[in-house]
Amino acid sequence: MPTIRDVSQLAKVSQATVSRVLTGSAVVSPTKRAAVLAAIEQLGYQPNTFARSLATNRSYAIGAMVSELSSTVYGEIIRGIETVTEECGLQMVVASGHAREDAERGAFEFLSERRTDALIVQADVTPDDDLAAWVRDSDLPVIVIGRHIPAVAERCVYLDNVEGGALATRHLLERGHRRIAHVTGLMHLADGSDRCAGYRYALAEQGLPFEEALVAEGDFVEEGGYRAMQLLLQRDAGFTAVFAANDQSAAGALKALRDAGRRVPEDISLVGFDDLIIAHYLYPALTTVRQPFAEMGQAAARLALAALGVDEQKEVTRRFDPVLVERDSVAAL
Amino acid sequence: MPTIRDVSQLAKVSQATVSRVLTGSAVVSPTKRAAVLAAIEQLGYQPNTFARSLATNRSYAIGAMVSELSSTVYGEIIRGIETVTEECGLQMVVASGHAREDAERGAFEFLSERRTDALIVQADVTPDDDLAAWVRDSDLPVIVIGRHIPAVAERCVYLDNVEGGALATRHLLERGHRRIAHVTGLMHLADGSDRCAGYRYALAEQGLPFEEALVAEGDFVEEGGYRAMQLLLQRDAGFTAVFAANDQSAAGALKALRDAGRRVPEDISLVGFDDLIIAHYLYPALTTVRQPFAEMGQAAARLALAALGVDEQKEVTRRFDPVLVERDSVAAL
DNA sequence: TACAATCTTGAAAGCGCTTTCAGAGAGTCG
DNA sequence: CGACTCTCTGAAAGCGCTTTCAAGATTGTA
Repeated sequence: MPTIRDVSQLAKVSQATVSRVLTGSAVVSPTKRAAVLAAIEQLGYQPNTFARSLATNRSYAIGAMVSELSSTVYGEIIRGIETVTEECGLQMVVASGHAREDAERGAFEFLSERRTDALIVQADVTPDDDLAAWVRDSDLPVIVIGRHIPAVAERCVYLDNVEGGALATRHLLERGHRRIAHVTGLMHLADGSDRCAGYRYALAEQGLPFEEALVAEGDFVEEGGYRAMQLLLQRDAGFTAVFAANDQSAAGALKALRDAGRRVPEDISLVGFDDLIIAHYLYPALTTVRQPFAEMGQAAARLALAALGVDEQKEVTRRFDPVLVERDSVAAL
Repeated sequence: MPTIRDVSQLAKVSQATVSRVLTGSAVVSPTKRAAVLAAIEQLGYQPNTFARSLATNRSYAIGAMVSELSSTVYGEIIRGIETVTEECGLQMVVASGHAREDAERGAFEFLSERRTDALIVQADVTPDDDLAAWVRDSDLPVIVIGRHIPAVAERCVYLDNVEGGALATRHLLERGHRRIAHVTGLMHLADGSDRCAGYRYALAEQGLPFEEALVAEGDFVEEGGYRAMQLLLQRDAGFTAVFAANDQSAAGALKALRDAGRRVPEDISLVGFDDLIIAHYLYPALTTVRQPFAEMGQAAARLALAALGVDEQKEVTRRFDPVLVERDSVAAL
């Protein structure tokens, strides 16, 4: 492996000059510059990242922690991040939180210790306060994705979940549904309570009352959706449509509906949330509210770069708007 | 940030000694060792990775290139890799090939240049020969995942696709089906031709003839599966079951069947391949052949570590066996 | 008791970059 | 034409580790 020293000797200049053309940190006369470039070419020289990092105290890598790696959601986030790191010649190192609080913390610490230049964190179970502390107390820029934490809002990239819940509900309302049930997510998480708030908000817009009997708490996974739907069915509150807090709950609800002999969308309309890959494959294909995960990942990465002073990007979108994706699970009343 | 120097002064020993207790590279007397540990604790010292890397010429990171990041398959592979890198205190840096040959090459080069200690490559479109060249010519260990390339077999982690195809077909055979159609994958890829070979093999085992009319070429994605199924239907060759070369093709085939008014599994049985997350969500839930992606990722990582002399693991499984996952898309004849 | 063999230890030399600092030319102006 | 300012360049000092090498301490052996 040739070093900068070899290049400098071949080009008959000092190492400093080679370094300058490499980093563009200062002007170099055209002749020397050309000589350096030629030498680099000839030797097939590639700068040693370790040495560079040691000298500059930058890793030229950004860390991404996602709660769970093998989920399409996080895959898309990672992809979003990767597109921008790649574009900037930065590495992306990823760690998984394995959907457990201790592991999320562990992954965060691991990434911090190894000195990535910035950290993007998508935590499912770590509480807001802890995340806020991570952002505040870490000596590298930390961007939080998928959470809106007021205390550190400028470091958060998130979806407007209230609007999303309202969007789903309004869609049903527009199709003439008046008695709309809601399978919630975990209500102690912002994602859950915000989407529910959106549901109530949309109902209120139409002057419709909020009925306890029409809502059942789910847990963001299929089983919970199934159980919540059973409960709803059993209450027999006469609804014609259901808004499930995410696609997995919707899948569970769909199964419960099917098991109960109700047809979707002929008897009951159903709307999900997230637009996971499965939404497309369910039968009937699920109408749902899309979260632009990849774009959010990109935004987080840009925010991280901006915090590092690398990216010139003026304003990065931090709050994303959900969009309704119509498929086949909703019928007009 | 305290450095090794600070630690050595506080502990009243040399930097070399501190380094020795840190890396365990040599014995240190219990007293000094304790002093060092105490100093480290007191200062909250963390070794600087950059300096360490520069000195040892190791990055303590392994690179993973996957063809497409936002796919559950690759998510699982990545997760598998991560579990072992985490266990060994190594970072995992990931890059995406964006399912294009030039990008796959680009990602590979990017990772090589940045000197990860080893590289795990899952390429969809790069030809076998190029991959073999990467393995052979790279100066760091390269492990190929999801391909069996005889020339560099000891660096490959792969599924026995022939056996997988046979497994799917036998399952149908055991349920009494005799006329079994096959929606292939891309036949110029080993995954496609091997699974087809398995199909033929299982047929032959039962003394059944291979009929051209019963096979239609798909492309591993939904649209191709849909079209292939339409073609099969239109030929009217009287089959009672279909083996689709992957779950996405199966999803397309399922839709075509449904559109043609055929019920699955009552009229036609269907088996997929991969056991993607969608298999569970299709209706009826898809019986399919599972690839143990996470385990394969782990194996690849262990192989990489073994090549680095880090892991003591004696023998790492390189060829994985597919397993049949029974759900609701197959009925006995 | 003397000497060889073995352990432990510290000094110092890298690893390959970046960056500061000062000097050498070149250009400008009165 | 001399004084002064700019621009470009190179020497050298780190960055914070690991590792070699030789010396000192310790133990064992004759």
